[in-house]
Amino acid sequence: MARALVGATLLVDGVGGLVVETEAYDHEDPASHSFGGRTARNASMFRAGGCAYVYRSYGIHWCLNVVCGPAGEGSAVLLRALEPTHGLDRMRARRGIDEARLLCSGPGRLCQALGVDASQDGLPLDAPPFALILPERPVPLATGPRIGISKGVATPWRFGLAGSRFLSRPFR
DNA sequence: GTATTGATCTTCT
DNA sequence: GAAGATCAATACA
Repeated sequence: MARALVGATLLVDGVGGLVVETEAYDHEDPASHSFGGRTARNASMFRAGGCAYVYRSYGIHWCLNVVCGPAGEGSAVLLRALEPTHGLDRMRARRGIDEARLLCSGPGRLCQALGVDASQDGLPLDAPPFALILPERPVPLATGPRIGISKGVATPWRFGLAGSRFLSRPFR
């Protein structure tokens, strides 16, 4: 799913763009929030695939995941960066900056630009305010280790649109 | 260009 | 009390 979502278009209330960077987290993965079992925070990660899991990161930011797999499993894909295509003016107003490249280049920035917070946690991604359109054609992928984790460091489950200028960090 | 730090929520020890 | 799927501002090279 993390590979399939690169190149998709995500909109929240009409604001969004092309998904250029994702990371995979599954229930057997020590880096995953679901690894230690269900808690109040990660409850929506254990729902059936197709809904959102939104969590508070470092006490400051919100991060948005696409829940995958059957109910009870606890697998999800973190959306780390978008190439803005819709509603750039609203993103700039929310983010307080002008540079398109910095509007959604990171999971916390992405949520701020799209207005995502706990009120969207658990909502289905195929109904308003969300819209998720999968890519029509396969897209060139870059692969590498995930960012900002201390366990499962060697698992290469970060995926990006090869050559995109809107990544949170480049691939090598 | 890299390095450091403060913001302060949620979970686990 | 510590750590974490982060970001931005600041200080330096």
